[in-house]
Amino acid sequence: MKMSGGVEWALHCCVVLTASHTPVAAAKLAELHDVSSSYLAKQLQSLARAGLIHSVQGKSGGYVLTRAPESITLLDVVRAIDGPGPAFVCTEIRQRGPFATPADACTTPCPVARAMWAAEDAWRQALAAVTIADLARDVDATSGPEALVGIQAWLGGGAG
Amino acid sequence: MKMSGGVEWALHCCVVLTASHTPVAAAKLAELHDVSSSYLAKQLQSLARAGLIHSVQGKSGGYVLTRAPESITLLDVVRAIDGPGPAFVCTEIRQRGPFATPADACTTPCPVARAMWAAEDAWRQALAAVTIADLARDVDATSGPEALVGIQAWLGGGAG
DNA sequence: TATACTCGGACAAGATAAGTCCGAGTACTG
DNA sequence: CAGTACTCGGACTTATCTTGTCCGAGTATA
Repeated sequence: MKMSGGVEWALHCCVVLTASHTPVAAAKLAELHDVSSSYLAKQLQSLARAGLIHSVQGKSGGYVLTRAPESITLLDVVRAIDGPGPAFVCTEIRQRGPFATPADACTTPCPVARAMWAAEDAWRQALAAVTIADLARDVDATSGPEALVGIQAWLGGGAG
Repeated sequence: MKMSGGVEWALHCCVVLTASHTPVAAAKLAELHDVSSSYLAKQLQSLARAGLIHSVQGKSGGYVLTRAPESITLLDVVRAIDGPGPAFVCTEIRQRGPFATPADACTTPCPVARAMWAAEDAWRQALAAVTIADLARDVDATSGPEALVGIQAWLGGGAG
């Protein structure tokens, strides 16, 4: 049970992107967080493929949020990076072995899988209840408003 | 985000163990589910290490549940097999880069991590609300009572 | 029109999980 | 009381996935 480490990067990037309405290059985001720019590019590509951010090519290109931060949930980001599939996969072992349940009796999912998936639904629901805007507001309250302002200036201006 | 496949095996084994008050050998459980006995042994060892099942050595040895099925939750099994650590790991990237948050300002966890961990708590709470006894009852209702009775007889008797 | 900068996908390396094997220990049997 | 056959337990090898890196295609700028 291990989530991709790229989720953390992606979430922080989304929060940073709320502070800029102009495209931000992947290299700049990587420098800001002091992480591998090549690898961060891969995560940003996943976000772009999922339609959460829009890529602008060319000399002054980069990434911009496609929607308002209030309408991007943590679940959206997690699904984009970590994959949409469930963490628990049912291999239907009830249909194997000497006491295999006949296939025609398996109209409903295995009780074990049902319970596991119900827990996952609770997890997804909690993720869907938090938006990037909530996160940005929380960061603002924790680190102080001057932090995001400074970052915003640094993103728009020259190199750090 | 992928859970260890051994969790499914372990849960099914726990349900089966509720039907027998005498030790059941790992090889028998493997044959019942038609899975690799060598690998299933590893999962059972994890359950034993976590104190959920007790190992009986010797000629007629095997595994028995240590507690009543009503007091073993799905969370117990998942933690035993998949590890107790959180799925989301915070690498504190807010303390890195040109705009690093000073360490003395990081008394509370990163807002990103807080949100992710809150969702995981919801997931754990849902898992903790279901017990092995609930699962066994559900299996009973789904596959019919005769299934567990037949398995019980097969476990106590000779080879299948 | 040339250029320099951007993203995009294809390509290795390391880490983790999956699966297998053999040895230590114990209850049954003669 | 000794032998034996069966059990669990941990160490080893292999397969898969995540991580990390690289170079090529495309576009706005000068």
